[in-house]
Amino acid sequence: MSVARVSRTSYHHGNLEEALITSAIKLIRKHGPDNLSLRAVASELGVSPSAAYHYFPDKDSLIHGVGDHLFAELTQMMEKSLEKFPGKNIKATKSRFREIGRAYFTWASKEPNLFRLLFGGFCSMDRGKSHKEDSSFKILEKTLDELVECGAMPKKLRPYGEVLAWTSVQGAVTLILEGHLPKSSFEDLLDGLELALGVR
Amino acid sequence: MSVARVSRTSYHHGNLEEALITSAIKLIRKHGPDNLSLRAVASELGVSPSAAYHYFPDKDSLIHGVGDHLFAELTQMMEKSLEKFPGKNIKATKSRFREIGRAYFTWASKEPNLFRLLFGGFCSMDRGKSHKEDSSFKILEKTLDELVECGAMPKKLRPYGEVLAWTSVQGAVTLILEGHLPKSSFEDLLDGLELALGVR
DNA sequence: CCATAATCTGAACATTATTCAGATCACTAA
DNA sequence: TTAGTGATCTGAATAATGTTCAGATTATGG
Repeated sequence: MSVARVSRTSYHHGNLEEALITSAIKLIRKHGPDNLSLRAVASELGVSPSAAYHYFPDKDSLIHGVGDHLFAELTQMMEKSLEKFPGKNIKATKSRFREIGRAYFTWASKEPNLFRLLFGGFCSMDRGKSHKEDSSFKILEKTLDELVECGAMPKKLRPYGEVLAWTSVQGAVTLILEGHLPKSSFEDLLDGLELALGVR
Repeated sequence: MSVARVSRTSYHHGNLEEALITSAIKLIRKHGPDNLSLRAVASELGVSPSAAYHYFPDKDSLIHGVGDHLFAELTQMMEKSLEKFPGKNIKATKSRFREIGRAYFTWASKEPNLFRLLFGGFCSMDRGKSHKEDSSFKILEKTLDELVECGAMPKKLRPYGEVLAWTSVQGAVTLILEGHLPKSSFEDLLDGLELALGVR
């Protein structure tokens, strides 16, 4: 795969570490995580292939860097999506619950290769760090609490809320992306999830 | 990566196509789907690298062959796991429902790299072929029908059963494999799934 | 302004996927 | 049995890749 070399004014790039990640994201988006080439990334930035090794010990490390960047971006995007439905009333709270899943699905649909990078075994999480610390998990927790608070969801079903909602949305996105379920299944899933969790 | 060459008696291998798949599975299991080397596969079989091109037009094609093989194996494994709980009574039927998910999870835990091959974007399904034709989907459908028949699950929740059960198990396995959820979450999920689907 | 450290280059090496001309073998027809 | 034909596999070649390292270039602090 040949990539056009980009010219550069100074010998030093200035912000190569960040540029490498940005460029890698661009190429992974286009060619998939398993087809990322370090040389192509360097070439895009008009930099020699070995320059990258000053910031990342190897290709895997760069990919992990990309993963961290994307996880943060994904969480931020989910937080922002909630702002569309402010308020403590039942309707708004239910909308927020749906919107979390939808935002996740929409992002993954637009960026299937980036989603694959995050969950296809290219960057596994550090063991020992609990998922409770995960910001996106906290968002879901909070929204479920609010559902119970405003009486839109029975307390009895609350304890299983996070895991059931999180896993089913994750699974639906995966299966739809890989062609095992039609896109239309996603709204069906949200319907079923609400019904099963007693959200009404 | 250097692999020991295996000797061969005859010039013709005899069953190279199948052997290539078997050998590829072995290496993917060990080194992950993104680290499969055609040359290593050939070397394992004591065959020249170019021999593979008589059966597969390229590496991707071999990987797809592996995927088909594994999907069939996975379905067969799930079917067999149901035989452990025969009978139409409530207890047996509920056990079968749980066992489908558990068998899936157990397989993925033992073979994380093979699971990643199947759902990490390495072999997407042919569009146009509906998931209804999928054998593993049919197994789940049948088991859910049996749950309703024996009165262990309300009819009202039945329509969402497949998608909810399938996606949540799929998602749980993915998230646990990539370190976003602890292993113990899986049994929690099954509990929650049963509670939410009204299985009792 | 100089010395030192940070940053980047260039050339090298081993490994990879892929191609293709030709060697080897199995099998059929005479 | 034997010649020939097509299937099967080899060997060598090419282009691309990750990675290393000695050295060139530049920024920076005294």
